This record gives sequence, C-alpha cells and structure tokens, in this order.
Amino acid sequence: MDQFTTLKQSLRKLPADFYIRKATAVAKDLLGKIIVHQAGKVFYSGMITEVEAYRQNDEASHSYRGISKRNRVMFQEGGVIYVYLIYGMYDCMNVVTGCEGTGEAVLIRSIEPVTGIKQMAANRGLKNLSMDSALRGLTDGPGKVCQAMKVNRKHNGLNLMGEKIFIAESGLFSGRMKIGRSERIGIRKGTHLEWRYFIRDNQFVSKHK
DNA sequence: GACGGGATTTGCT
DNA sequence: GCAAATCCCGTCC
Repeated sequence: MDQFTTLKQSLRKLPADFYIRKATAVAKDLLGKIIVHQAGKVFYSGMITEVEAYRQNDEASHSYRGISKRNRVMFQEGGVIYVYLIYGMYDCMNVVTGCEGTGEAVLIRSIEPVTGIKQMAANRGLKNLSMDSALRGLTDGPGKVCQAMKVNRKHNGLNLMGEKIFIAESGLFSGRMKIGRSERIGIRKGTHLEWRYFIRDNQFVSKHK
C-alpha cells in the first residue's frame, strides 16, 4: 500500500456537530486537521496550520451588519464553506460555524500541503522549481490556500459532509502541537480580539509579526 | 530584510 | 466613492 492510500484510509471526516459551536472554539480545534478538495483526478490535501475566528458581534466580521447577498452563507448552520473575493483578486475560504441564524466563520489562513503538491505549485503559477523552493511560501496565506487548492467562489455554500471538500482527522497527524495566538491580520477593526490561532514553529504560517 | 506601491472587483455608505 | 479577512515585485538599504 502506498503512502497516498494510507493517508486516504486514515482520514476520518469531522462530524456535523463539530461545526455547531462558537467560531473561536472551532478555530482552535481545526488546527492540525486535514482539509481535502477532490477536484477531478487531483486529491488536494493539507494540514491546517493557521486560522482566524470571526463572530457576529465583531466589527471585523462580514456578518457584523446582518445578512447581505455576499455573507448569507455565514448565517447558515455550521458545516458549510463561505468563500468570498478579497481585494478584487483573491478568494478566501472560511468554515461556517454555529447554529443557523448566527453569522460566524473561521478563515483558513494557511495549510501545510500533504497531497497534490505539484498541482498546487502549478495553480500558484510556480513552474520548474525544485520541491524545496516550490514549497516555500506555497500556502502560507488565505489567498494562497484557495489558489493552491483550487477553491473559489463557485464553492461558496458547499457542505463539508460531502465528498468534494471536507475536513478530517488523521492518525498520521495526531502529534502534540504548540498553539500560538494573536490579533487577527489585515483588519482595521476588532483588532483587540486575539482570535488568530496557529501551530507554533510550523513554517506554513503567515510571516506577519 | 524592510518598506512601498500596484493589481483589480465587489459591496456598502 | 472608497475600503477591503491579499499578494507580489521592486527598490533601498
């Protein structure tokens, strides 16, 4: 059995109720989990290394001013993904959390690639690079994660209980982690909240601070 | 390494 | 109008 098959068989999809909790709680628990996107023949997967929580009574959150055309998915029951366009150029992927009617989500800020790495590099526009240099900076930012894993606004609202995009636990990635915490990145409002969580000493984390 | 500007579209005031 | 949950590339140490 090859490594790829071993990985696939070790994946245990997170249950629906994992997501029906506060975004801050879900955020911490997403660290170390494996996010998967099956796109045709490509099996994209990576370990989540950095996240940020956004809640409804939170000035930095898209849901702060109530439901709109863009943010409506944030108000669904937890367990779907919310993908939006940022700065007119990049997509950002979030995991919606909480009960139906509450606008909460967790932004996936970075992952450590596991499978589909060559495709990720190609999707990011990196060509003819050795594996080592291709890996550097490949998925250490929310826009980069979406670009690499080929996730975009067409996936907005997709349910994580399906087979297309899902999040799983894996016995192969169950080691002890040191978790770091800080203010969220790239926002002007709500900066007093320390709702960014990341795996310490992991190179696939945003380079800020 | 640090800093600064440009790309580019959407949503809301 | 303008700010935005970003990234990349150039310049200048």
